[in-house]
Amino acid sequence: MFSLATWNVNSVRTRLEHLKRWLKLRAPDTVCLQETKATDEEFPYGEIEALGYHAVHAGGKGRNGVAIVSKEEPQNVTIGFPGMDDPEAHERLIAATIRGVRVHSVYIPNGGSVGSDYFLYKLEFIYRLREYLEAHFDPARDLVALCGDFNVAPEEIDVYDPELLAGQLCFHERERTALKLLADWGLFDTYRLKHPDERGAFTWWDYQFGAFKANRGMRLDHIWVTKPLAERLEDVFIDREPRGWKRPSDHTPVVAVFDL
DNA sequence: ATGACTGGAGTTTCCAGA
Repeated sequence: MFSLATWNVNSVRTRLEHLKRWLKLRAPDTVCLQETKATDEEFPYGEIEALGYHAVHAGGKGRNGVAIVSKEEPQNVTIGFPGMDDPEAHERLIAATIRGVRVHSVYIPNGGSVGSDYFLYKLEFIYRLREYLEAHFDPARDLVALCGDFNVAPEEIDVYDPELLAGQLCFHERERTALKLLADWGLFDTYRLKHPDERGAFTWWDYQFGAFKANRGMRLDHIWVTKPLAERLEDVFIDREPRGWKRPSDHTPVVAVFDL
């Protein structure tokens, strides 16, 4: 068995006790982190290694930042889009081979506001992901996992009020269409493979307005995998527990379990 | 009641997040 998780921790230093508690609680084989908001120097390698995990990290000062934390040592680590000149991607994408799976931890840009330059960069980032996947992998053969905060809710059932949120950031038609390019290449949304019609299954809730208590959230965090990996998917669940802890991240972990 | 949250940078207020 191989359990693979993703969690936007919203600052790895502020959330270090939560991360340690959750690693002990669920003992995932591998967890992809986003929004570490730390430089490599600030990243708490020692505390994570003390729990029996390896860690690889790529981040920036006070913003962005991605990591892969794993019981097995990550091999052949790459940061950003290899061969593409995109400095921001160096804080948003890290990949490594673990248990024969090419694991990616990705933090897709938030996009600022719909129609802004930053929104266009968000779309472009997703297009680059597609180009990167095409250039490096065969979706019919390779074990590839794209894990992270996609900052997009793919379908109407992935938001608490699709009419209210239509055209809004993270649920805009252009973002959802861009995500379909990843699915069309050959990635499967593991959560929907196991829970195709479930409503109210969210991974992010606004800190404001009592959103978590009222379950007004969105499913923005995903584990998408190629077919040979999807065929080995045993289970996938959203772990709401850490979102209820004191001073939580606004995101909660997603865990997929594979027969590997 | 017209607000209501959080983290980080770097000053005590701003920006970004989604």
